[in-house]
Amino acid sequence: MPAQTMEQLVSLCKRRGFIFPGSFIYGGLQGSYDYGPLGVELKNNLKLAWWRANVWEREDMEGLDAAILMNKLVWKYSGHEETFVDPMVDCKSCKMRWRADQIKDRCPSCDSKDLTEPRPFNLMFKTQVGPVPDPESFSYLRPETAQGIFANFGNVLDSTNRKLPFGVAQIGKAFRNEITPRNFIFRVREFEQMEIEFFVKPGEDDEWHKRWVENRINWWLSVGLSRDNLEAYHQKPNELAHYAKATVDLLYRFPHGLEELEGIANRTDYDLGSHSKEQDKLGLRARVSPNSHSNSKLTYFDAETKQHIVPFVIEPSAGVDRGVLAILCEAYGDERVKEVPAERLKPVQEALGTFLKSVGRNEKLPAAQKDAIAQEGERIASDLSKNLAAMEGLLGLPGAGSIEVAKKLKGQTDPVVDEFYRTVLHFKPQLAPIKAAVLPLKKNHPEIVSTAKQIRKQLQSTGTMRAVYDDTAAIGKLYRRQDEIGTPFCITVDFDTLGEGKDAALKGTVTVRDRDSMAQERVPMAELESYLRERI
RNA sequence: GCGGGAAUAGCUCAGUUGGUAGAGCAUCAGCCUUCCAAGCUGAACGUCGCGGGUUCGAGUCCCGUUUCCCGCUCCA
Repeated sequence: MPAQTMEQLVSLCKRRGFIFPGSFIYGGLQGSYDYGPLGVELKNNLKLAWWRANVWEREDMEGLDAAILMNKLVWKYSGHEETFVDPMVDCKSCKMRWRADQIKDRCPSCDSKDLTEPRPFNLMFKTQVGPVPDPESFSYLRPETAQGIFANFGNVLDSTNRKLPFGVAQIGKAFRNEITPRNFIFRVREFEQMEIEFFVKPGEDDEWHKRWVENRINWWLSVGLSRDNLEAYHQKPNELAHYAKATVDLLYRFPHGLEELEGIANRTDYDLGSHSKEQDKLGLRARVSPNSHSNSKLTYFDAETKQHIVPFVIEPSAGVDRGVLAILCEAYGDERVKEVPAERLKPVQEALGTFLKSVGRNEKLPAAQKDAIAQEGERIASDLSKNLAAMEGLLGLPGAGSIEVAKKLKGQTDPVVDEFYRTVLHFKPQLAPIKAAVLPLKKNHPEIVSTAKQIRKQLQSTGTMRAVYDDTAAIGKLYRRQDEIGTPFCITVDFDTLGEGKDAALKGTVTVRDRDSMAQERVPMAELESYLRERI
């Protein structure tokens, strides 16, 4: 069962050191978050998985890490300065875009009144470049990483002798002055992108676009998202960005709704064309603004036809932070570990009954909300012992919080869930921040302790996995702690390991406990490293 | 940016008509403990989001502000 509310995740992330609110000690800063000790591991693992799949394991890809600060002319010719700076309205019928303050309520082009609401587009962070505050010495923090790739198209081509089709991949920070950062790390002002610009011959773009959509869905599945929570949305013509011929959004079912995780756009020859000089000789398909500053033609010489062409671009562009959030949501689970005795269940059952009655009688709630709450409430009641953890989601439904007895229900439920459920993050082992925890069965037995510490040291010294040692609680609690941060394997050193147990044959073996099944297996210490390596 | 709600210990929260700030869990130290959140003893932890006002006195009342949550809006 994935996370039901964002609060659950926010709380876990803060408590265990995945993600903290930014500038916390000064009251925070809207739309900024810091990744903690576990968060940075998780994020790095996700980025590494992406880099591995798209750069190392392909034959048609190069990597790049371009600067965040670029010449401001980049943003002039990319179209960002124009479209990102003023309140704009779009005409829904002829798709022209106008500055809101320059038109009345009619489209000057087609006279239609079917306009969108004015949307502020001053989304770029302006910053001074150089020590002198000259009005001209400014630039922007990049609002997307893509332009760094386009600007380097010629450099990459010249230095690698690539033939079409090929791509350039980049991971990096981007900045947008969002009007309303919201939903934890979903929409923030400083974020990280994993982007590919894949260059193809014109005419082959539709096929490659389709192929990339499939490829990217499969990649998200490979890092643990479930197909049920992932949807591909084909943008309607009137929704397309100014540079795009077609765009498919990959949407994930977050607790706050079905929202974009990645966009895969066919940007045609718009970008390379926009940044080229002598555009009229290039035979561009896209409409671009005249460029009087570029010193380059971003073209490709096609040996077969002996012609210079401007490649089309397929852009799979994913949000790293959104990816981390989706992985966390998907991995989250509250699972029952023991049957709940009837006498512990009864007060909860009664509180739930009272709550549902109170919802039914409530006259302020819209009928749709009442129905949703009643339906989920009955589902939970149908097998209360098993569904206790779903109460959190029930109480998180719109309108549920306004019911007075909701607090009482929560108060009755929480202690029971605490006792009979465990919180687990079912990360793919590849993504887990910590791969193995080495635990002593008894912390006041010097030999068990020293053996455990040694195992940890040895595992970590392989450089292939992050391993930790913990002895600050009893074994059951140590397991729960590791479950909560998604550690796939716990290794326990006990009396048998030392040959002091009942079964002398177990000397030199340790218990390996699996996070998901909670099953235990005896593994000889000598084989431990390879055992783990096969599974992470 | 507009409307609604919230902010007290690391977390979840309690705090009486305004009178010296609390609990459970977590943390740390010690004892105990032979595999799934045991127990005992002790310690640490707060300018009650921030700023102003009313008052002899404000966690509590008033104003402002910031941050978060829920709706509109977003498109990595």
